[in-house]
Amino acid sequence: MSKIEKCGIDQYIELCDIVKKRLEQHNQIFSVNKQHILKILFDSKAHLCTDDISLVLKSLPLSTINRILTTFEFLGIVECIIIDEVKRYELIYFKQPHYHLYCQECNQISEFTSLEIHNLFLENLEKINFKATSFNVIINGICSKCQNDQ
Amino acid sequence: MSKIEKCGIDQYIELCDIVKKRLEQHNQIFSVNKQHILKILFDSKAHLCTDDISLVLKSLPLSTINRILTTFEFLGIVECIIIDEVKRYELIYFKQPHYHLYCQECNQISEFTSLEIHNLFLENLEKINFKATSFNVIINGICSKCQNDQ
DNA sequence: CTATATGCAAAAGGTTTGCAAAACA
DNA sequence: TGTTTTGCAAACCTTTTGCATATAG
Repeated sequence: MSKIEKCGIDQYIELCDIVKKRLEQHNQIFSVNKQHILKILFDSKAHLCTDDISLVLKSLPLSTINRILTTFEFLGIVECIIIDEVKRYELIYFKQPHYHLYCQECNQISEFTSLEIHNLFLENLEKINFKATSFNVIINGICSKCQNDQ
Repeated sequence: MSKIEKCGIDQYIELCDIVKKRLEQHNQIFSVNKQHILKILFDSKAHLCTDDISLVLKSLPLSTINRILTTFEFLGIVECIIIDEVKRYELIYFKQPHYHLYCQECNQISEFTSLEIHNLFLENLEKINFKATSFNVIINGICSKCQNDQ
């Protein structure tokens, strides 16, 4: 059963398993706070900043949220992108390479994937022998909805 | 005579002219400090952070450097990208759409252009009716040189 | 019981701001 | 000479850190 076929609760259980193993490899504990943050990231499937998480876990100090997100990033569980000056985190698992669209009007972040673009990037990088570890693409502009509202 | 054919001093004079006009449209003065910063950006043709500029203009306070860079960004003279947590500025003029390569080993930033990739992006954005104003692409990884050094 | 995680408060780091003096046209 | 810019210092804001306590296994 491949990643793609799984969904919902199955995917979440698999994710917890991976995260727990990865933490243990670094003598770290899958504490309740880490579990909560992972669940929030998983459920939202969005690009959350520290404040977004703080809104849900009101009693958890920002310092702890930051510590956990830094740990997750170090362990390759989340990726950090900075959009409009704000650090945002998204889960890496179950994700294809993708490109972020940031609407400067409504501040919504959407994304799209294109295997064609990705392959072209890989071709170009291979030519110059650059070994890529992560792609960070943000396209700023105005979304379809906001164009119509004007 | 097109932009592309110009070089060196001609290009710089043209740039000053554009910047001066744009400043005046907003009741702003092309002061010596602004001229200095523009020259540094033009000469380096790189992605400079506040500290880089401060190294050259040692006596200019960071607050002034930041104020000028913010003005330049507002006027569409420079573009800001955040690489490795640091804000970096580059001149927009005489630039094609391009993609940044950040080597996590030597911290060098290089770039490449690909009209093919750019057109594919435009095609995809047109489909979903997203009006793009700027592209911000950072590919993290290890450059050719650093791979050989290992 | 030992090791790791956490809460709190303080520190740090970078950017922004208010204001009086200087530079500009 | 009126307006914009600048230097300085203080304010700000977000992230990080140290340490004593709580929690996990």
